[in-house]
Amino acid sequence: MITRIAPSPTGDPHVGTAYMSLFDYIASKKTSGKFILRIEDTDQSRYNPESEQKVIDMLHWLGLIYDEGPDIGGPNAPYKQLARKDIYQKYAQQLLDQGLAYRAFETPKELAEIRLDLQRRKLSYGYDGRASKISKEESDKRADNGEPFVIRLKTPTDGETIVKDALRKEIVIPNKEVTDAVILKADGIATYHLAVVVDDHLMGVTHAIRGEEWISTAPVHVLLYKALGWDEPVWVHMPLLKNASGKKLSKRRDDANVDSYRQQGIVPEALLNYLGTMGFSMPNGKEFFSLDEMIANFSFDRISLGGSIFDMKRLKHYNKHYLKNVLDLEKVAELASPFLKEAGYSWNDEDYLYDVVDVLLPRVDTLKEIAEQSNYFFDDNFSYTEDAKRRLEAGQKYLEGLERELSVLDFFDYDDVDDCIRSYVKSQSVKMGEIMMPLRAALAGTTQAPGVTDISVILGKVKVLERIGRALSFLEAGLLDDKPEKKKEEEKVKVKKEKQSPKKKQKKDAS
RNA sequence: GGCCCCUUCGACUAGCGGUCAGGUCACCGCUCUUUCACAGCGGCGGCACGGGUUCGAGUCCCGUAGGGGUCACCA
Repeated sequence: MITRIAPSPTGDPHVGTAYMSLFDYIASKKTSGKFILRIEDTDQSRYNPESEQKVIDMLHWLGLIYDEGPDIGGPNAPYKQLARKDIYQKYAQQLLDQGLAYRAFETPKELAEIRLDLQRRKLSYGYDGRASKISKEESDKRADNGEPFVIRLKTPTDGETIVKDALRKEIVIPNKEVTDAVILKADGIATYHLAVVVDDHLMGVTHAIRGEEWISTAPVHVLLYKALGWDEPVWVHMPLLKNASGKKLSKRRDDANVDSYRQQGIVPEALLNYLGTMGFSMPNGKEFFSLDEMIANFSFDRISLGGSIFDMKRLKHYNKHYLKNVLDLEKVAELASPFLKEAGYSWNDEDYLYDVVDVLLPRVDTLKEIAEQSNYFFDDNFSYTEDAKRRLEAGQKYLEGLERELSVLDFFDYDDVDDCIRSYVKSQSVKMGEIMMPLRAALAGTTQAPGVTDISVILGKVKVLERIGRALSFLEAGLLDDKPEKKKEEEKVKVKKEKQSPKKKQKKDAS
């Protein structure tokens, strides 16, 4: 099976491209075939050179390695359609010579008028084929005179065209619904329709796997194969990825950018696995599976149509699984490093990083969250949450006691610290939380953090005592003034808000 | 609007004529517990509707409804 992904380089790498690539990849690998990357850059006006590299990077990041492509070449080079311009022209000319295609001389403005008129008459297609009536002589003459023209495929007006789709029953489309599509634009560059057919044929693509949005235009492609006298590939129109409101995932409306998920700390294994559950399922019902398992179990009859909703919560669920259970700690730490560095954190030895990541792992979904939840491991000047302040105030005397007890510890291993804290708790005969929470607040500035003993051991004796000391000095100085600047800011915001909503204020005053 | 595709819990899905319609996410509860998590256990919740075919339909057929896609010298 030879498959291809043929993105148009017009922007950021799309989740839909990743999705299609995944199925192109596994389908080809299942049969030890080939997977080709081809850049569909026939639309010069929308071409974005960076975008091409982004697609390449995305595929490498995902591990969907193609056998042929623009950067690595291959027997069917070139793999960028603009560079194949002449090839398409040759076939367009051939169709013209055979009378299977014709020149059309309408200007864009005229076309718009024609379309409007057809719409008014409630006809569904966008062009009425009027230029096909121009005689060959006249057509040649006008072309020779330098009049701009496009070449359109002559499609039958009666009968029907059948698209044989591997995932559904035969799709029958009445030919009167099929417009005479432009196959060569006035600038001499092929449109997608011609380019995809010619390239797929020349590159030996056996299975045209693409999104369902192509079904409506598939008859044009079928007709083109017929006109050129070539065998069609197997058509495979995959279901579309949808957003929460059930619409096709779009760059404009939705976060469809793979890079954005990467930047949120999603690992490629998780994205791949997640995408693999959309419209596909493993025969054994497994929800977590690798690319190799997917290849081993892939078959078109395991594809379910319908179109699934791309759900960040589910993606995170998969990501969490890969972070916690699949990737080893060193790897996760390595992946998390850039996120931590971006947050401005640094560390002296890797073991420290491993400990931090290890203790944080059960409570994060993404790599970025590791950075977001680890400030107190890297920054001594963290602020206290309101809740933490309350806990500190309530536990001042215990903090003093703890400072005493911990300072005399010779060893600071888990068991030592744990024993120390527990026996102190016992000596005070209060509930554990009464002491643990203030300590947690002192160590982390928040009441929601990993186990106190864990944090203590990771930070080490010196820092633990420093932080208890810091908390105590804040308490002595009066907690509320610990961040005078921040408080001022809050005050400002408050005033601003009140100004913005005089109604609310009035109500308040009235009551 | 025309044409085409699709339709099982809120979401992702299993099911390929006989199932108490199963699993996962989310949500809720319980257990564990120094907080938050993790983990374990439990709960909530579904075959869009109407006709057929059949001894028997989530599964097959037809219709209806709903959703989606597409109607460019974009892909």
